[in-house]
Amino acid sequence: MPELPEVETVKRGLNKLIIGRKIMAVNSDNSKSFPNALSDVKQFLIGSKITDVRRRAKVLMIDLSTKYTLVIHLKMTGQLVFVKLLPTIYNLPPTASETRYGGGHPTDSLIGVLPDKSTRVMFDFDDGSHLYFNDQRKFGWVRLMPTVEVPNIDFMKRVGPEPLESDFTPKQFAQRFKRRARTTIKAALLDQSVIAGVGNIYADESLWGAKIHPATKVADLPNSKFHLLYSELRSVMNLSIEKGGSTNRNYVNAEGKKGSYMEFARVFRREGLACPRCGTEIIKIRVAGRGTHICPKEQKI
DNA sequence: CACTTGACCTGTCCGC
DNA sequence: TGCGGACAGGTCAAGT
Repeated sequence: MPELPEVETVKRGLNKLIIGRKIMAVNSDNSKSFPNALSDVKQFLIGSKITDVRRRAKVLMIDLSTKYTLVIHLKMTGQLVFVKLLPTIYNLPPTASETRYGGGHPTDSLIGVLPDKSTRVMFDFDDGSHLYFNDQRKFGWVRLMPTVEVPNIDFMKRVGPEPLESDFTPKQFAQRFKRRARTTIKAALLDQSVIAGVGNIYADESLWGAKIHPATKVADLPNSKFHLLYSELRSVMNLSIEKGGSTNRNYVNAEGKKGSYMEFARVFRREGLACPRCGTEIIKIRVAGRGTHICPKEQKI
């Protein structure tokens, strides 16, 4: 999925596009993508206005004037796309980066005409514009609940601190890992209760930046490495937000456009290519059950 | 409790 | 060209 930088990009886009719009209709494909019974929740949706769009970890929250909130997790393949006018269908050849990363949509930036077969939930606004929740793999979800109850959902109670907050210190960062001393640093980074928002891309990128082997046990890392990892993680995530996130496969922002961080990635999905620091061939291994990319010369246990 | 593994889905890619 | 298996950016429930 979309990790922290991608969800943050969607949040910023939606804040520009949907604040103040009034919801006139909601439809879903009756999959578990929207588990609320529509008949039960329509009264809190229809006629309400969007008042805010927020993010916590990889979760998006769309606040409504009825004091209800749409809580959304994009998981692996979810998209939230705002469509004002039906897009023109172009037939451009794939760009070089699309070819390199295994293709993508036939158009360079705009996704195809929506709704499509991956569309799970549709919101229609009063001016004829729409918000589509698309999710090929159906892992993601949208649910409606009173705004005051959002902090009480299990995930929100468990999730760790936001790594990009200005008052989040390297010392706090190192402290958070104590509870996962016996596991690998990669598994701990992916654990949302340790630090919020890190996924496979930024775990690999930041571990390369700090020259840490992903299978290193947390207890074996000196404090200096935690400090380095802290600054590398913040730096790759900030860069990615600046580039509009990573489009590896499905991710697009609220306007249906791709992010360009993959052009700046140093190890992620670059197996067989040269390490940007030392030229050694990057390899792909398995750590914490996930595909993991490292420079075998600089990242040793 | 800490930790690991499999399940949830659909689509794509790779090797035979 | 077809087919089976592995794999894909996340999280949770169940197992040890």
